[in-house]
Amino acid sequence: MPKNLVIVESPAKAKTIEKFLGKDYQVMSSFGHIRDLAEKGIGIDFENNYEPQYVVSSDKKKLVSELKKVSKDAETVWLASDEDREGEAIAWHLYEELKLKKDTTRRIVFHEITKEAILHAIETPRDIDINLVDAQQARRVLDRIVGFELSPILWRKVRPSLSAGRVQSVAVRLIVEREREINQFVAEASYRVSAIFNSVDNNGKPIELKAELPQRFPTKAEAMAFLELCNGAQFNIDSIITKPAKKSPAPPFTTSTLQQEAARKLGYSVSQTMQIAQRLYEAGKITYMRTDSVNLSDLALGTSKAEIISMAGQKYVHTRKFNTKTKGAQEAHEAIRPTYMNAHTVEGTAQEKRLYELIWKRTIASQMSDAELEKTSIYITVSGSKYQFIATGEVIVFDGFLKVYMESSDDEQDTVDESLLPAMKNGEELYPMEIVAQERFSQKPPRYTEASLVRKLEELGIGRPSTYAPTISTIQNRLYVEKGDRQPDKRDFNVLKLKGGKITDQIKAENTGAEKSKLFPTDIGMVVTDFLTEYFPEILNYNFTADVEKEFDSIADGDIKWRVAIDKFYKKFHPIVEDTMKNSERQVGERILGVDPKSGRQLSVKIGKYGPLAQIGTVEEEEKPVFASLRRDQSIESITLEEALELFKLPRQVGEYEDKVMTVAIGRFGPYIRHDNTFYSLPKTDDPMDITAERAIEIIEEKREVEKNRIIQTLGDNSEIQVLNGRFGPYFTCDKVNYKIPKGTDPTTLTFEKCQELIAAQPEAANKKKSFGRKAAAAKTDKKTSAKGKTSTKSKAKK
DNA sequence: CAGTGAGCGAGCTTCCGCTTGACTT
Repeated sequence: MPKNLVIVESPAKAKTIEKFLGKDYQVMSSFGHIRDLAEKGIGIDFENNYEPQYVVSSDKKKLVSELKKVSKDAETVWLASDEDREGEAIAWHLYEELKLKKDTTRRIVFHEITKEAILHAIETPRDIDINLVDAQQARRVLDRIVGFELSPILWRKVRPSLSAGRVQSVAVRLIVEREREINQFVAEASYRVSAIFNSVDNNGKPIELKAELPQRFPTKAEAMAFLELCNGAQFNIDSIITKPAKKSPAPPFTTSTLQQEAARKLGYSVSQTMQIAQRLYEAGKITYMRTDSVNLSDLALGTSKAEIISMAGQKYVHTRKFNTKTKGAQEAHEAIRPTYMNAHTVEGTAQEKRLYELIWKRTIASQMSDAELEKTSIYITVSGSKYQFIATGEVIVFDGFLKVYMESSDDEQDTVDESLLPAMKNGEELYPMEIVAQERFSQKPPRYTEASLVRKLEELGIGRPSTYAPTISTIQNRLYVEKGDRQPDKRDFNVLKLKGGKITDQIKAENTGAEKSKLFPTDIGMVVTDFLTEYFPEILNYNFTADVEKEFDSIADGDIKWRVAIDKFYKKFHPIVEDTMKNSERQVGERILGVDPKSGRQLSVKIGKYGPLAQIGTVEEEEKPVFASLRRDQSIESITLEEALELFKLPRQVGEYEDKVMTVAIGRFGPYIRHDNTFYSLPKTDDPMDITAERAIEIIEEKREVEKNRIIQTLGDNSEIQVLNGRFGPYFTCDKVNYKIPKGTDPTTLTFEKCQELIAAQPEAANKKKSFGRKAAAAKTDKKTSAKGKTSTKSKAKK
């Protein structure tokens, strides 16, 4: 029996540390927090000075009893959870729950997993910092109060099962406000002038020089006047200015910057990045992936340096220590980096390889020299005016850290512009080949991506590395926010061109505003945000977290007691909760758009039981209102009267077929034709508004044809098995379960016996049982996080 | 799987932050 028990948070860490310590040490993991506020109810005793009601989490019961057993037999228990607020609390919860004794318990911390660091930690133990623990308790209790008092208001006033919280509600607000900025944005046009000049170089070779006018013209008339001035003007080089410039590498990855880079360069979603990183971490390839620190251990600095020297030489080395600037960073870990800097790549899936290489390059580059550049600007005068064209070029004199990026990545064009300017001299005359004044528009603010939202949250100090990905999932699961694309709009722009002494005036078209995989607020998201912002402006304020963090710091410093801080907050907050519950209206986000010209009745939009709807008339009137659902791409916020009126043109009768009426409408699953009580989905290419009877018949016949060919054969005495043609090719079905047919098998030759074999070979039935069991277990413990909820729906979809 | 837009109102939902698993034959 080992004399010492060391408890860390992560099992991967436990495994590594065990190797460093001798036989006298057993290292176990707590798997994060071991207990939390009671699940049922609010879990705080308000009558008893906010006493938290802690309960061992159901999935930790076994682990805790095991830890208890081992700790009893150990001479010394070393609590080695992370050195941050949560880590300190984990140590304290372990101390309390395992009923440890003060004189046989030590609290130790280390920031890097090396033998030296751990031995040093063992030599310098300390006590549990109860003030830091109290700061965590305050954080925990505040979040519970906010979440569990706000959410029920939403259930009553907006819709059941909704949620609100210190982090998620602000995340949604960011997206809602950005959307409104975009809706209110008015593009401003101006004219940008560029020119292509001809000249000859020293060897008499013709060359081209592109230059731009630094100022823009606000109107067409001014742009035109300038081109007229250029027509017949003389162009001379006034001066050539060459300036050295430097580019420095970015710091190594934190959770947030890794998520951003992986999204930009590899196209991974935030949760995908974390899953891949988790696997790399468990395999021992990278350091811990949930961190807010840009710090590298001395070991990493040393091995990076050695690696750079052997790869590129001494002059590429520039050892740097980066400082974390992020608000509220707690720096319990290192930056995310390869465990072994000499491993340029790893074994694993393609995704793991790509993410690893990204981490490797970023880490190595952060320890390399600045790139040295030379920026050249050539100023060109226009005779008879004060205007000057400027041609710019950039040459890399020394590539430095860019070497790492340039060697193996080709998706980095935006960072390096190698355009070389021709050799020229002052006073030289240039001849314009063409001068173009092009109308340009100011850009709408971009919608957030998952990763850019994480960056914004981090900037505001809201959320932690371990919660960025779950938060992004939560706001999507609650349907406050949707990831989606926006089709581009066509826009005309004006081009004035001076060429060969003539000015032409053209209109050209461009696509603008296309967006992919961006976050859009839903109507519910907007209604909830407006409601919360009106009644709880303090909580929804972007600085709320930063303000309470200051409170928590005071608690950690021992300046105030956590219960006093919470009491101050609760006394202010709770009355507003009561008042809002009692006095606020039900929120349906109603907007009155105007009057239906046909009936003269009011036309409005609001959130109905099944989603957003448009309504002609009101319930007060004698005649019942007429309803129509909004389309998926429309929102209550931005729909116009005209667009809403369009909705009432459906359902529409398009004609008759086989003496039965054909009706076109839009249903839950998109546009459809209804004929003889059968539904026929419309292909995306057909517009339900202008579909003809002929086309409708065509669609009906097509589907009938498919149906006719659906059944390939029926097997078994009671036709238990049907071989069918499906969307993805032939398959067969038995007892409502679908089975694949192996590649290369002709479905017409299948026999009953062969199918039975295939059923036995595909453990579909076993899987089914398993997932049912899992679901039942999930229902019993009834406290699944959003991430788990997602996996259970996934497994359901798989069957 | 396909068109709804109401209330005799059961009993349920929910937060943020740590960390990974997933019963038996």
